[in-house]
Amino acid sequence: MQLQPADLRRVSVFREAPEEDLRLFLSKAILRAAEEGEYFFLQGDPADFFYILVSGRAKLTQSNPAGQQVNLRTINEWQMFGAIGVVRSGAVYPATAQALEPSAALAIESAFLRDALKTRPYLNFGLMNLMTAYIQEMQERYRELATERVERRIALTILRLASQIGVRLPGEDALIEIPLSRQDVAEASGTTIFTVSRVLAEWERRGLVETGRERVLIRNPHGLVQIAEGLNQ
Amino acid sequence: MQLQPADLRRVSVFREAPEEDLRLFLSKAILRAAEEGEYFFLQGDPADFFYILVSGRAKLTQSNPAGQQVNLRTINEWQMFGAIGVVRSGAVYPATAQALEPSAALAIESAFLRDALKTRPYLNFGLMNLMTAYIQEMQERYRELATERVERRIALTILRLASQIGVRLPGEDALIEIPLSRQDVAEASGTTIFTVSRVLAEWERRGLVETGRERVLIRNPHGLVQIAEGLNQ
DNA sequence: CCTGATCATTGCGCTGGCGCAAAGAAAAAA
DNA sequence: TTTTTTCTTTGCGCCAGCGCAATGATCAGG
Repeated sequence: MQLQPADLRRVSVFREAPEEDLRLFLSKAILRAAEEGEYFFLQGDPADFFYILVSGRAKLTQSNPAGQQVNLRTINEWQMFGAIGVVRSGAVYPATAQALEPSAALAIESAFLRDALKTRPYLNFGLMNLMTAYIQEMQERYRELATERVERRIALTILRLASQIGVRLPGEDALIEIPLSRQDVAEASGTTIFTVSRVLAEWERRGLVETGRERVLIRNPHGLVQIAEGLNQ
Repeated sequence: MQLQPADLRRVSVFREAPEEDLRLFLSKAILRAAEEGEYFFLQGDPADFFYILVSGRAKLTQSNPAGQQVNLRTINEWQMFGAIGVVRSGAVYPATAQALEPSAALAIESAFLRDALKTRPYLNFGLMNLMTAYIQEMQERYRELATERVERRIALTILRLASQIGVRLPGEDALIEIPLSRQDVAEASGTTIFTVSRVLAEWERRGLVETGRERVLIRNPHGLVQIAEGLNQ
């Protein structure tokens, strides 16, 4: 893959960057590949680099001392991740980034972006926008986890994942495919693979989704939205 | 209360601000008082102002369509809150801010800080630091809610609240008082007042805390930490 | 001091959803 | 192809914690 500076414009933070800045960043970037299951970084590592996913998909997870995981977010192409070290020098990653499929990411030293921020206001704004959006998503998910029942949480999770990493299949209907295992969905909705499996089976019986190994296909998004909003009972 | 510009230095974002900036911000600020239970703003209101709590305590809550609440954070003196509109013009507050006791806050137009950011790099850094810290806290709490049992979650919540809004009592031991109702603790730890009540009663039997109406007193912080870390069994 | 309001406690029953275990299905490796 | 590995499903039992309801404690106001 040969990256052009203008490709970086697909990263929200760099959308309005002048060409020369893009060149500069690209010149400082190292391309790192990761096979499925490999890690870009681990929770607790020094956060000396931030990353931009250029191909594939990844997930950000956090573990408790006992090793149980939760899925904080899924990362799609041209999304930035691991940027904690940009703001706080000497920080460690609070989460682990793992490739969901063969992926590649640009790694740039956090300190470099930190310095660049001082002279480039547009970067500040872009970064804050990212953070703000993420804060809002986390607040919502926190509320959902605290107040909603599993079925609804799974519906909300599936819909969120569909919008973030879903692939719209070519064809008549609004079919959205999500390439995630039951385990991934469970970690993203705060439940167990057993419960996810049971709920998906029930939805399949009702014609809302089609399921397969490491795959969920949404046949009836509207029906899922109804469950997510609790309009079904 | 007569506020001096230098008082604003107690706000983390303004710590390194020059005196003239502080004067400017103070001149743009409106002091708003709120009795216990009153609101500074409601979830869904246009986020045209951001706030700085100058006295009292407040909480940020989010409700789902059914009206169930979760406590996102508690706000102490000299903390900034409701700053979402600074980054995104036209945004609405994603949460409700309610006074826990008679309180007062400075309200400043979001657009004013947004403009100030363009020419004052130190503000950008301060704001991003705040956001980063908050993101990390939310991620942790999300994981806790997803993976930990109630008793542990309540212990983690109590300890967190103690550090955020606890008052260290003058006296021999490490007594920390937290002026919160069972309802508040329940909303902050994602459970019900019944469960909080039962758990606190059990801790009181074990001599870890003393409880009263709208009050929790930590007698043995170390014991609570043990529960929070799961070292007790 | 009384009254009403608010907040907290506790007994009790119940169930959502967890988690084991075993079997099945699909993919990957040999 | 067969074998191995990985992922998924499903039956079953169980219990943590929810939520009602009734009672008790504490506070504010007159």
